Amino acid sequence: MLSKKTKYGIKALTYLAKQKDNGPIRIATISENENISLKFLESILLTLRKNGFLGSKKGQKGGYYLLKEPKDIQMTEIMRTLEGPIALVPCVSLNFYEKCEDCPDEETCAVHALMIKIRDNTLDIFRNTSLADLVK
Amino acid sequence: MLSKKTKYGIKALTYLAKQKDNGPIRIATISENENISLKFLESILLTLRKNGFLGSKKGQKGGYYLLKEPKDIQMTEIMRTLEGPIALVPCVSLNFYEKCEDCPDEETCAVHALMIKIRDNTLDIFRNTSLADLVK
DNA sequence: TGCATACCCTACTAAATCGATAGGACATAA
DNA sequence: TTATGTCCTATCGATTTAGTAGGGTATGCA
Repeated sequence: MLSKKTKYGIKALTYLAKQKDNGPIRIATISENENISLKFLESILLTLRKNGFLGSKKGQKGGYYLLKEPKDIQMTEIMRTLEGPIALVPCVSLNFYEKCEDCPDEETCAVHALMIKIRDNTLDIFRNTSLADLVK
Repeated sequence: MLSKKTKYGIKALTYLAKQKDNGPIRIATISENENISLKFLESILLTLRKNGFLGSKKGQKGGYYLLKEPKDIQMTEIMRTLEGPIALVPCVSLNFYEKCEDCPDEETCAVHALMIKIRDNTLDIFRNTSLADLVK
């Protein structure tokens, strides 16, 4: 299950993508339009900024804005930043790999092989979806 | 991310599938062979029995056994029983649907459409994978 | 009959994660 | 200089996770 953090983050990014020619957008504006708790959203936008998705401007007329074109922002990047691993088990994760303690041999693990399939399929979708696709 | 409960449950089921002609298998045997905490495994097998996957026999020579042929047990059933929804958000779940509070209209929600894609792809794999496939 | 074995079942718990909230510091436009 | 934003750390209640404890009950065997 996707965390609210990720869900809200994606919604905020699509909102910013739609408004990308209108200068910085205030957190409060996004919060009101997308029905997201203001302070929670604040922390989400902060991590998106720290990870290179957003720029910000303080003070009056301040707010957040996208640093890249929506079409150049892949869903894989967003997911990994907000949600973490895309894989369902750490032992098949490309970016967050961890060995299973209970598993003596990954090659013969039935779960392992199945989860690689799921991962590759999901990855394929995320790789071929950009923020621009979500706005449509 | 898959819970350990689900992961262990799948491993236990595949173990039982491999041993399906050897009569009831003790929890302890599975626990030792698959490196799963005995008491935790016990509770998992209990829910698998209550949901119609396993039969059991008490006392000496007792243990658990599959009630159906491995080829007739779909991954979708296992996942829904142990993990719950297959979808990443409740608003696209077929069996565990819930409306999003923040979303005025599902049709125009960018996250919604994407998550349906992911769900259908994952579902397709789980539907076309049986316990027998995992044993191979 | 008695006993060891194995599942049955409820309750509890430590730790982690989630979804926020609080509140002050700092920067900027007017 | 002041109102309006973001910045950032700290905290918190609720829920979930991954077990653990411990007694109850049925069964096979000597």
